[in-house]
Amino acid sequence: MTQLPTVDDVARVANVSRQTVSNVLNSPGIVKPTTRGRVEAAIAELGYRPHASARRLRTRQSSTIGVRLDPVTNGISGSVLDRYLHALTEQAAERGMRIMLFTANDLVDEIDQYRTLRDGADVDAFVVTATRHADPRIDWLTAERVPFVSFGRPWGADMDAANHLWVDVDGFAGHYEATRHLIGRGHTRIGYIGWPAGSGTGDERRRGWAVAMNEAFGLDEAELELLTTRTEEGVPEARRLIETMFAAEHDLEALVCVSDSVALGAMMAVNEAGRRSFPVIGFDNTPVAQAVGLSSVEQRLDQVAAATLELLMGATGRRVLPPGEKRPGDEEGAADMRHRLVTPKLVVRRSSHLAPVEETESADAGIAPAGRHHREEMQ
Amino acid sequence: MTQLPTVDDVARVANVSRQTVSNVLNSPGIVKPTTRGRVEAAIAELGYRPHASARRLRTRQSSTIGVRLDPVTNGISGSVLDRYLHALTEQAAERGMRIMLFTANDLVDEIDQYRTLRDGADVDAFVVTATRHADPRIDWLTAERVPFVSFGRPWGADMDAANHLWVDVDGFAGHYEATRHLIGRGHTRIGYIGWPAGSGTGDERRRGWAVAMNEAFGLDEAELELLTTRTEEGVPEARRLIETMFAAEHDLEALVCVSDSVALGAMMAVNEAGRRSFPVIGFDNTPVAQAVGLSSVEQRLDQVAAATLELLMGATGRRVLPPGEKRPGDEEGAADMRHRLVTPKLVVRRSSHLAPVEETESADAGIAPAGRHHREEMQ
DNA sequence: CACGAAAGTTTGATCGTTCAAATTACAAGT
DNA sequence: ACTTGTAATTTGAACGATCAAACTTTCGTG
Repeated sequence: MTQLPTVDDVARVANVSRQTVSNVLNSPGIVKPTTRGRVEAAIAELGYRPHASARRLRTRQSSTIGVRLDPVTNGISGSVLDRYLHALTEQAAERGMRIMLFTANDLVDEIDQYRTLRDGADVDAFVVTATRHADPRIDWLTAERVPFVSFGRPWGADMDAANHLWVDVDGFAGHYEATRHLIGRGHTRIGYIGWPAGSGTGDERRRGWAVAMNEAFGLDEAELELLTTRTEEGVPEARRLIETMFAAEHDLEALVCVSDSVALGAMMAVNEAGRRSFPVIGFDNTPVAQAVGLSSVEQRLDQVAAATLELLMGATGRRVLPPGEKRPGDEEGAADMRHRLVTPKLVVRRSSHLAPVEETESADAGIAPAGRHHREEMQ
Repeated sequence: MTQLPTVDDVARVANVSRQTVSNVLNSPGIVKPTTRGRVEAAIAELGYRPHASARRLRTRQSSTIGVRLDPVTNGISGSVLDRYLHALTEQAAERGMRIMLFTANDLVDEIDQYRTLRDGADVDAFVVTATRHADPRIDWLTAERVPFVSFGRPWGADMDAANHLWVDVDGFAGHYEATRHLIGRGHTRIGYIGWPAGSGTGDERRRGWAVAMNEAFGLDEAELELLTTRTEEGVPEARRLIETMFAAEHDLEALVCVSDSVALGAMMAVNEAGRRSFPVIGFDNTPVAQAVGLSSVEQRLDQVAAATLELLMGATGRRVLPPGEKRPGDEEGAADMRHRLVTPKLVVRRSSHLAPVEETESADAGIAPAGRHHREEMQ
């Protein structure tokens, strides 16, 4: 192996100039078909591949998106970021982009990383996850005009800030659908287990349940509050809670839970209490939910990933758009396309009890990851 | 914001030459301390950061490691790769390296990706996961002399191939310890639920159980086989299996399971059968195991990540070593340092039954991810 | 004090690509 | 044939860093 071929080598073989080769690669439209054919043949013959770093140096673009891995593994719902990452990597590749990972210990450190990656021309844009209220990272990125999208709404006044692009899953719609499903099956006393009030995500999910309950049975907020309990995330916590809940509310018929962890705890407690046919619905459709047959609301992370890239690069673009730019692909007056809410989908399983071994879930076959096969395991 | 500062700008301010600035950055040792101080001051003053792509172009190194995300989400054990990725990203950063992700649809496609990434000088090395028997990727990487490490042994004749670096978790040791633990608690009839024979990983784990049982009770392979059942991965599968198993083997006292999925299935079946105090131990220590209080064998993925980087870059190096090179840090005749087996660790929980709400696991506080807090969830 | 070696610093060239401007080829219109 | 305009192609320069070699300073030694 002597040396990797360069544009010059290709040019020599195809009997054209450097730049023409470059054009064939980057704007094939402006090269005469005959010539293009010759160049493409030469490329194939030599097995030429562009040197990514040289291109980046010249164009000042890295074709890379930076994603920070959260510092803590995320319990039972950890696979959410995992699946998002996967979808993002896959779809980014289709647009010629790559995903680069990094970690940070705290928000200050994270901003420092942003700066290094940006200045080093390592990445063109960032995806920010786990956004907080009044997030300093958002402020920095906005002020520096670094392109970014957050997965998660900025819960606060700045929710509609023109230059903050975000994608999120519509938790409201998810639990609205879940609750409608239960109502449709004839249940009326449907409880809710949520996180402590104040978490935007949690509140929004509960609102889905609340609105559905109100529409169906005209319950007011006070009555709804009686059907609600709140707990920190975690299976054992939820379990204890449900036990006390059962003691108090004897006529409960079903539960909608803010997460699969909580739902799993609930399910175990329900089972323990010997109550059969007691539906429990979670959120996230984690592998555990699938494993134990828990109904859950599936975040469609491929759609979230697609939306992320659309916001960053336009509908079909192959490069990151400068922030605050009018985005091509935004047809006419199409509302402001600065954020996307992805509607999740209820996956129904027989989650009423742990007991019966359930039939294989043929109904789920179409749903993205739920229908996929388990693989043996990384080996 | 006019323009990002370059080495030349720093040089001008510090009143030295380009190259001296470069030296301060890359080999501070050869620069006179006085000068170095001046340069560092200038760097700080201007907020200079090296342009990664320019450096890469010149040095032909990317300081980036490519990792392929598996095409299928991995059920309940999906978090294993996730946690490995995290540890790898973190530790790579400490050595000035980055992690880049990519996906591929099949092995051929994956090799094509390798080629593009390598030729484009996008990555210096690869981490290969989910290795198969007689893996074409390994052959290609070896033939092309591309540095790589596989997470997972090459189960086959080439296990000791000199130029194939690999890291793996010692499944044997894991289930040996698990079984010893059960024996120590007085159990004698300990069953094993494994994967179908032939999967290297699965066979190795079972061997840990088998050896422990043989040492303690002198059982021969025929007798061990009677205590073994095999199933495909998956909770419902395992559950059905255990039910039939109970019918046949009435004196079973405990179970060691090849994975957490299988263990969860077993646990549910056990619970269903109304058997209390029936210990079940899994493998992977997934979040689910923690959530439902299942004992499991924890892969120490931070150690796996550390070993990965050591093989790739030497004990403390900051760049990827050419494959087949004698690796600095290999003290004297220290056996061949071309692979590492990381010993996993048993995490004991009250996994005998689903019933009692367990006390918080203070005992686990020291164990890496098991002791960490759940976070609310990505929002 | 002069000499040579080592330490410290600078200079010119280069990595492989794309940009911007210049050049040539080709077609249509008078 | 001759301009004129557009399409197609080529040329020189630049992106920001490091390498290799040349140069200058410092220091130890006979």
